[in-house]
Amino acid sequence: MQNYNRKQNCIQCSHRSQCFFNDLSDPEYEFLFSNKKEVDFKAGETIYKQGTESKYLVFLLSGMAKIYVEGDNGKTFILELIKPFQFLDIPAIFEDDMLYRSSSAVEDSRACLIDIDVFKSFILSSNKNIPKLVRHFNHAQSRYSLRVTNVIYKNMDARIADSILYLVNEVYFSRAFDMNISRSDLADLAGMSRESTSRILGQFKAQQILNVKGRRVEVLNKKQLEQIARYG
Amino acid sequence: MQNYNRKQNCIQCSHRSQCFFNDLSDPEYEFLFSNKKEVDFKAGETIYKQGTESKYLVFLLSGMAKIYVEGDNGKTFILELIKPFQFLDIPAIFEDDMLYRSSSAVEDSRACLIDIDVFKSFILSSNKNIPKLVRHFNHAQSRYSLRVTNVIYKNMDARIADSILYLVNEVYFSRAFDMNISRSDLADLAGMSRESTSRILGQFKAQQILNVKGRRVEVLNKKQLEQIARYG
DNA sequence: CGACTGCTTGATGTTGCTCAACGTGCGTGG
DNA sequence: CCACGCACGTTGAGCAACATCAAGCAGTCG
Repeated sequence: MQNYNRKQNCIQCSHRSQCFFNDLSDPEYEFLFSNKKEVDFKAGETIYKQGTESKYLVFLLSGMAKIYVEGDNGKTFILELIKPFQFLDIPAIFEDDMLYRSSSAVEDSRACLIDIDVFKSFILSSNKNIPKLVRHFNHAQSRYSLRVTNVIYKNMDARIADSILYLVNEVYFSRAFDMNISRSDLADLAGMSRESTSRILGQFKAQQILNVKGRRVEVLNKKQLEQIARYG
Repeated sequence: MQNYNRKQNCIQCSHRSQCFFNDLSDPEYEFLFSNKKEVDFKAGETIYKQGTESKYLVFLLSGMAKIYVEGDNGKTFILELIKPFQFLDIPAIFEDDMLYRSSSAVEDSRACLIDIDVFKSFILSSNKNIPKLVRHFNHAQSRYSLRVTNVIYKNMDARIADSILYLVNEVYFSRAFDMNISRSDLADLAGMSRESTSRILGQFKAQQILNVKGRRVEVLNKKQLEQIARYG
């Protein structure tokens, strides 16, 4: 994790329209980003750990990161994959600034660190920011609910089908893609072992549902995959 | 579910200090509760279902409710038990007012329904309400994380130990209590089958960790229970 | 007193994990 | 250039954990 000297100028950022803070005036931008930091993370590097406090809000600029929870036994369960121009997580602001989940980079990434106190006063400065913040929390809760039901009620076939559909619909936006995550990550996403993941993928390939070669995945029969995701 | 005519006067409510809205002025109270409804639920009755919209914020006045997610197969996983003077859930406000979890009464209960639009304008009316709202979301997220890690990483012994400790520390506030939930509910709380729940309880009783008779539970060796909850 | 509900207990079946072996590319150093 | 170690991936066999099935028991309500 190394600090970056040439800081991006947010006011002229080409992704400003995609940004959480997309309807700020120039002075507001100046205020919010006055003491931001830009940081690079290598693939595999931890960005933050659950149970720690954070003085920053982490905003992904490039690459990809995984958000996960870890048990005492060192196993991890991936909740979601984060793409550029999304928050990794908002700590428990207005409380103890704690983080309840962990995050690490799945490929080389750059992130923008926004001072949490600046963010707090930004939130409190105007009620136009509240709906946006609340929507962020809503989204998190909806995702959590989905993930919980997946892992509790579904068998391995359904969990893998579900994970593949997640990659298709919400990560790569294509029914054919090169995963930038390992089998191990896919297993953690589906909440099962590496070996079982391998087996199910092989089985889906034999059934002509998927075409898998290395990290290249192509969905051949999406209808059937959705069927499996629902009913196992 | 029947409407109640004699509406409680919140201004004179003896639990006002415990209420989410505990630092309002009298006129603010009048505003927020001007068109509230009080409703009774019988034990077992559904209060709301996940996937539906809600025009109300449900606030528990008496009794007890469970918050749970349900899978396609009809099974339920209880996320938490709600006691009087807590929210059951806040719908996805500033979005589609959707609910991501379900709720039903575990014993005869009364709830107060606050109009969601009134609540929204209340939230937006002053920035002193924001930290409180955000803390509510933080709490929900922290609980979700705990529940997820429990059910994914821990074996049955640990999950039951964990559930009993939850009842001791956060529901009944005593190491001896009469459960008002059934074995089936306890099973849904621990994320396992009724029968397995029964077995583990019997085993804990044989090991002198618990004393169980019907719905009466007494924790005899809390240290050991905590040990089991952590390492299985 | 019978029917019913909630709970317990034992026997059996299934699911998915663990362990171990083996293959495969890939980078590193000789 | 090859040899080697290493991370990643696949496959099979055995096993532990947990669910399901089935029967029986206690309390309760009509």
